[in-house]
Amino acid sequence: MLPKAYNPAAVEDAIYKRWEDSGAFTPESCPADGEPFTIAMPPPNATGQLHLGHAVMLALEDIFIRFQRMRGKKVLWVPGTDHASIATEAVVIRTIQKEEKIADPRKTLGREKLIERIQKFVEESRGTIRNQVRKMGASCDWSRERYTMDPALARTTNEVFVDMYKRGVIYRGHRMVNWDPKLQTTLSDDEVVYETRTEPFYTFQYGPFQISTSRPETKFGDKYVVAHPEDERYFKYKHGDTFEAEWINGPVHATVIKDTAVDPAFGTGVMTITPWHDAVDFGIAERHGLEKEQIIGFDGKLLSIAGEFSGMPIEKARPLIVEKLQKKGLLVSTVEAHEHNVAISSRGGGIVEPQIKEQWFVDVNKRAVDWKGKKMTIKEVMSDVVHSGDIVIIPERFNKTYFHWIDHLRDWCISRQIWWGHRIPAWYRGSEIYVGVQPPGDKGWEQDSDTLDTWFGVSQWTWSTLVDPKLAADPALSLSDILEKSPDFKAFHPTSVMETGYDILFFWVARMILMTTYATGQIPFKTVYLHGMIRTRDGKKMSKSHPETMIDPLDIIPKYGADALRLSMIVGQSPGADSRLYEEKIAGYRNFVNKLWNASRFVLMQCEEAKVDPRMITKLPKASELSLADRAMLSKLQTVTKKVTDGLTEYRLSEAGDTLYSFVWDDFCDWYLELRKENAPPSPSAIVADQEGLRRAGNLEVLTHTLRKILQLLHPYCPFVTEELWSHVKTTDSGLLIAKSWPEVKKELVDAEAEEAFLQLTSVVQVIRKIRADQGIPPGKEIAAIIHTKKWVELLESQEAHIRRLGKIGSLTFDTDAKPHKNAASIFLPDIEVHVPLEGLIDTEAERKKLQKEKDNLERLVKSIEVKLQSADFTARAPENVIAAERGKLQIHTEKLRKIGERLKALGQ
RNA sequence: GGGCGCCUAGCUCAGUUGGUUAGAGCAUCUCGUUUACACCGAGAGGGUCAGGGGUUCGAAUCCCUUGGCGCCCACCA
Repeated sequence: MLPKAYNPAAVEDAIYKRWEDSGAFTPESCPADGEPFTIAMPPPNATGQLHLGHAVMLALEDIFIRFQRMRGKKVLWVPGTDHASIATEAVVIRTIQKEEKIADPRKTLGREKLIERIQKFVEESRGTIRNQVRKMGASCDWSRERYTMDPALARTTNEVFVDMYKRGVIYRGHRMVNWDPKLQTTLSDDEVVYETRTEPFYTFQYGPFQISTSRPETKFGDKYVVAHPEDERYFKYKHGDTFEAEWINGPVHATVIKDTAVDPAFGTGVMTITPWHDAVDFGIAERHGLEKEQIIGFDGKLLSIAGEFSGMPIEKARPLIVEKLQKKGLLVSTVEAHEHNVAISSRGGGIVEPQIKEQWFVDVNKRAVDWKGKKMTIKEVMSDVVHSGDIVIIPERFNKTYFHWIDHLRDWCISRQIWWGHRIPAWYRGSEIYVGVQPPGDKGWEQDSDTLDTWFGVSQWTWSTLVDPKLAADPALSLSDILEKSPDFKAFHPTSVMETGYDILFFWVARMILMTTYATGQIPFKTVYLHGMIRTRDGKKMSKSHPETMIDPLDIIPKYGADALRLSMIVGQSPGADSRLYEEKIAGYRNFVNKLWNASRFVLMQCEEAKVDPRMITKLPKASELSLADRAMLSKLQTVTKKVTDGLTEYRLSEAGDTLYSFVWDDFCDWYLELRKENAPPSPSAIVADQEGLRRAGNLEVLTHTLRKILQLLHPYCPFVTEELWSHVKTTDSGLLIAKSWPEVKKELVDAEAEEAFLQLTSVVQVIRKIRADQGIPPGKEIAAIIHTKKWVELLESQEAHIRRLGKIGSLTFDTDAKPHKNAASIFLPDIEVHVPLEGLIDTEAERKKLQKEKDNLERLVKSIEVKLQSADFTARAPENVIAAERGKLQIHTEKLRKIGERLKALGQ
């Protein structure tokens, strides 16, 4: 017999092993002719621990995967890890600094040694991550696990780089980049975040002009003053006029420039420019062919142009420069509390300094992609695949965000001054450049010391993981040959759904679309499902600096089970919306899992009591042998199956999960199982069974059948507990639940009358309770009741004990011919009348008013539809289906009207 | 500055083309230990669906508007 409570910690690991050993995770175990269903698992960074972000991703994807697997699709879920260049290198460097007191590990260890150290670290964390993914129950195909630094993936990364270079999509040039002086590398635009800071805002006299700045330290080289060409205040100065101005380190020869980039309403309407350290200024300088000069070094310190300030870090120099200008009488005014945004590196937290640097870029406006028979730019393709509906984003509102991002997309800087990653396949010899997958054969070449942005390589993830590693190892094959010959790529690409957090829509999702359409001519995925961020109970971001707010899945799983964690992150959540998670919520779903456990236990006990082996139950009794309650249960099961199937198919996971939750708890446990407990008159099949000495065996078949279906339907959500219970209730010839097929909706079991009867039974009890409450009858005191009905007699009579128990009724009479009693409280249901012979009547005035209002409404509706149908206007603009729909409505509401009319009549209207 | 989202019971949230009396979980209160489960059962209280206006026979749902909160993007020299 099962223990009284489910103990997930005791069984989960063993169940996972059983799944894995069974081969169920591989597509080879699926029907060979099944339609493919593929997910490329977003690779967790190879830097550490599984967190809630991973947990929610794994839970969602595992639900998609298990559902489709049970539906008979040929399912592939590819797991893997990402080398995460900047993040990983930073972590290892920090560790070495801390533990070995080496101030600059890059300098001390050198490239080779440091990479070795990083590799070792990554190997260890990848092992950790693998185990943690298993803890969540993720049914991914470990035999196909990939890593962004695998030789095959390195090969595709390089191939695409080289191809893009040859077609002019990748170029090398001096451009404005985001320079992180702390990490000593460039960053992409998306890796820069802005923080609002309050800093002083100075206005200085610059020749005849007054200019304002919050960054005086960039002003050393300023020799251009810019005004808007239509600003009347500065009409007397012409474009190209020059003048002498006393400035920080002596006089400068300055030139007036007119450009529309200046906002006349801001400050004094004129500004000096620093083209080397500001993107807007850079643009102005480019337009007018102005000189650009570097002021701040890549180490964040001022260069020799700063004169006496050279070598100083900017924070130190700034007040000194202001002081000097003030002494010279050039400081006009200071606004102390000026709010402005400061660019911060999301990687290292340091202040980002715009710099001009020679880097590698992806040209997003180059007309170089073959797409749908046309030559399109990268931007156009990215836009087209979503506009055309080839890729569907859930929730839809992110379409707009995506398009907006594309509109503002600038060339993507892909080179990083980091050692950990895919080294750029470019070699230099003097002024020569060689770009190729293989190093140049002759001597004297030196490879570019930079590596590629992690996102460049990992944006090929949906297909680089499907490339056959053996083929990729053959240098004689081209990339298109490799793709053409790789069986997995041919069978499983494009993938079906990409599930990830909305926070990496730009970083990754958009770039996968970019890279994959370019390199393979296919979309990477058909559906994008974006989940929201998980927050603390106060709605704050979970952060390591507040450990008390953190929920660690690795603490939760042993305590509450992976199933409870999965449910708590998915049921009641909408895609793309942030959600809050806290222990009570998880405990609630743990209770649900336990409820399911005990319901199963009850079914097993019933079987044992009846000396029936549940595993031998293979089919339902004949329809004629089913009680009304059985029929209602089976019918409801069909409705639920349909709803859950539709919900999962359309990625409405919360709704489907919620449906199952209330079906299991409210209908199956609190109603059907409770009925089972009463001394209900035996159903016809039970009578038969009685003769064979098997009491109440009839219901057992429905009980077992329903439980099995529940386990199947719930399996994607809570795989562990359902698998465990399945082993007790399955038929002897079926295997693991993970490989079981999905329940079909059996139309012959749909029985509206039985379901209606079930509702009536519930209503009868409620009516009796209402009467008790209205009459102020003490809860303990029993009453007498008469039920008057011609319908549902079988059900009500069979459930007499149930009704009596729940309604605290001492004597209950069924009377198909009863007239309303004089001294009785009575309430009418559409087909049942309940009398409780007592003093006085309950007040039905409020209910009567409600019904009257509704009736009026509906009468008006009917009138308005009639008018509409007759009006030429309506028919002229209404296609036939609209009329049909209106007529459909009319019918529905006519039916509704009839019911309301009956109730009104019953109430004495 | 541009865009997006949210405001529903004390708390956390569902609510799919507008349609019976707006739902759930937790919390609170009452009753109940009858042999699946106290990680339980049966109930109760608690909502002008942020405010205002409009469309409609009918609005939490659609439109406009005001307010509050949050996020994203751009960026201020």
